[in-house]
Amino acid sequence: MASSIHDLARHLNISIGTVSRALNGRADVNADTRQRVLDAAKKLNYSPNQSGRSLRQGATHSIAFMLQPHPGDQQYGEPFFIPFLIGVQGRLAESGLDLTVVMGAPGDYQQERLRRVVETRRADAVLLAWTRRQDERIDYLTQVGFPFATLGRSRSGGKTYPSLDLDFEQAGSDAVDRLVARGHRRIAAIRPSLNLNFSHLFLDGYRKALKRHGIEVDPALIADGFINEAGGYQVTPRVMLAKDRPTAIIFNNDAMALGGCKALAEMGIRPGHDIAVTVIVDTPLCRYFSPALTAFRPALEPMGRRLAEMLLASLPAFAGPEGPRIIHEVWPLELVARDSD
Amino acid sequence: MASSIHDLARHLNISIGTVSRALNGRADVNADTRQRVLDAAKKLNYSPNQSGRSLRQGATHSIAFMLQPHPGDQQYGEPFFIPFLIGVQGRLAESGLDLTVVMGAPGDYQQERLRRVVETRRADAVLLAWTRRQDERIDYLTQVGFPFATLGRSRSGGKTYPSLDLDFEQAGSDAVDRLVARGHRRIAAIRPSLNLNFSHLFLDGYRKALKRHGIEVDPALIADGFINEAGGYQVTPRVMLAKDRPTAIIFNNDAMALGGCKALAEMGIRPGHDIAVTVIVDTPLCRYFSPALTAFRPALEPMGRRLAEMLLASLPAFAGPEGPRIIHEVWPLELVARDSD
DNA sequence: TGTGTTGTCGTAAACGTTTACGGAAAAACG
DNA sequence: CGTTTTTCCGTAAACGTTTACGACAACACA
Repeated sequence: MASSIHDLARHLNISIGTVSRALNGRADVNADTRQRVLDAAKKLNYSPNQSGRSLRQGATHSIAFMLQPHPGDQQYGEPFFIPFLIGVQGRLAESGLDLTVVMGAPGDYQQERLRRVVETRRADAVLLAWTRRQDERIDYLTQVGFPFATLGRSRSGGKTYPSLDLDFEQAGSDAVDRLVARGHRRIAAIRPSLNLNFSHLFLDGYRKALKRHGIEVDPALIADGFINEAGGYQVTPRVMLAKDRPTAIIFNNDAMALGGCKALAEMGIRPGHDIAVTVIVDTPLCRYFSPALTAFRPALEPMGRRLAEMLLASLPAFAGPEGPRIIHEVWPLELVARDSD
Repeated sequence: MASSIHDLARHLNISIGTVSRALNGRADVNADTRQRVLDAAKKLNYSPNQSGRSLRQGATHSIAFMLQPHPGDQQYGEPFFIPFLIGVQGRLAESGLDLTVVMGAPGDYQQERLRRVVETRRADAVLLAWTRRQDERIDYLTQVGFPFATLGRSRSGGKTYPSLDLDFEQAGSDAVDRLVARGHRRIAAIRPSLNLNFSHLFLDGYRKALKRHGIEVDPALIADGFINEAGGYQVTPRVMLAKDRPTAIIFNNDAMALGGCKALAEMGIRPGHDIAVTVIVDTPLCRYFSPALTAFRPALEPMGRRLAEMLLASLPAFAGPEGPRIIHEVWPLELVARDSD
């Protein structure tokens, strides 16, 4: 059915070794025969069998991205990841690598599926997202010595792997600064209840900024919830019922913001009028919500490209002449002022 | 580094053939040695090299899902697909198959990437979504004889592949029925401008229902736009400026509905008060929007399971004793009445 | 005891590549 | 013209599996 390198060789009456060398652009093959091989390959619609290549080379030429569900949640934060993955994919393609995203059912925090990818050697490296403070996936990968890079920082595994993160601390701080400058002093923060690292960073920035402005941090204005619409909906009333009602809310997640605004609407509180609403990671949702939500926007696609780049730079097979490098970067979020604050 | 079947054999002092047979549960191996092999496999943390297996068996044990971007759009309709893919993944795992979703940058309608998956034999079969009326991907796959199944129908390729679709025609019709029953006669329809099959089906249902009620179809009330928030935002004013202003709008997509509601808000028109809004495919967005949007909800995860099931049933290697079967199914959408109409 | 059957296992080929090695011919050099 | 170098190509092994085939022992049966 599909033509193999043997078919090409037979067709051209040369050896398979020569065919392979011609195809792979090696130097020791006559320019003429190389051309004939390439022509024949096109004519016979040849393309190399990945299993064969992988087996021989010990490399699959593909990078796995673990799409990470949260326990009890159907949410994967897709509006966030898709542009990011487009960037990753673009950069990988330039180096002849495929991106395959492996999915799991929610609930197992992916550990099992990660093992499976690693152990059956389905990918040459893996990309992790939504890192936690203590992240067992990172522990596992460093322990078995499997190459990886992360979107987001973690305390696990030391500084032995490339990582790219957004500056959630700065964003949290900037959000507070902006609200304070606009006269707010009662500012609530709503964030995911999971041990996600960015959630901690956000809260750190929030706290520090408040202190800087001489505003005491009121625990009644900080709430955790599921990282989805339901979570925001459920938790927002809690901060609104605080003794001294907040005049502003910062949501650490767009889905939570949507749910939260729903809750506010039911209480007759209008974002942009009766309360200021800021969300930390911008998505199309924020822009088209009414009122449009002021949000902090990441450069997702460039981030994807860059993290892929950084991952490659850490792999001996793809690193430049100076050898593999472990790079860490933290990218800023850009404020997009809209109508909700 | 990673242990191979040879390591196991050496460690147990038996041949690799026996080890392989033991691992694969074949009959002709002593129960005792089988147990020893399994124990050793666990102890040495053995798991088979996929490339080796694939090469020998001519099967990769993985199914590819093409995540299909739209030209000029970063939207993949993810909130829709993720639960669906969870279902697919769950069913495939039961048969020892992996699901890998392959992504492409927007703009090429995936034809190139599809070729790549097929030609390098990275998957045993592929799952297509967002089928078009004439779908070159389907043409290609049928032509080269690569197994696949589709979420959504198409006119391409005949009835030679399994397909599962939602009954968009019925939903379009039901939506109109409901609105007419509530006294509306000027009902607009907003749908994606691409040649997506479900978009045609929806409009068919919409048209037929109107005619059934003796209402003439007004082209000024039908608009196409990009299948994202921007598209809805851009196109909705168009139908609102029709001579005889519509009192209801049916959106064929949740993102378009969001953008459309934004446009309505800017015109001072409130869904649920000044206009009735219905959306055809329900997502969490619809539920948590204010007002909550009346929508038609698909059973995404069961659909995923079922389509995986149907794909497997069509593959000789996985079909039951009666041999491969090509199954077609159309599933209903369930009305979720909320506050927007 | 001879023959057939069954249970268990080893041998070796095969899947489609890549690549180290060596050899023959051509080219370059003295 | 002889020697060395270069250019090009074929040979064969290797990657980790699976599996057809045959071998051998144990056992059953006549």
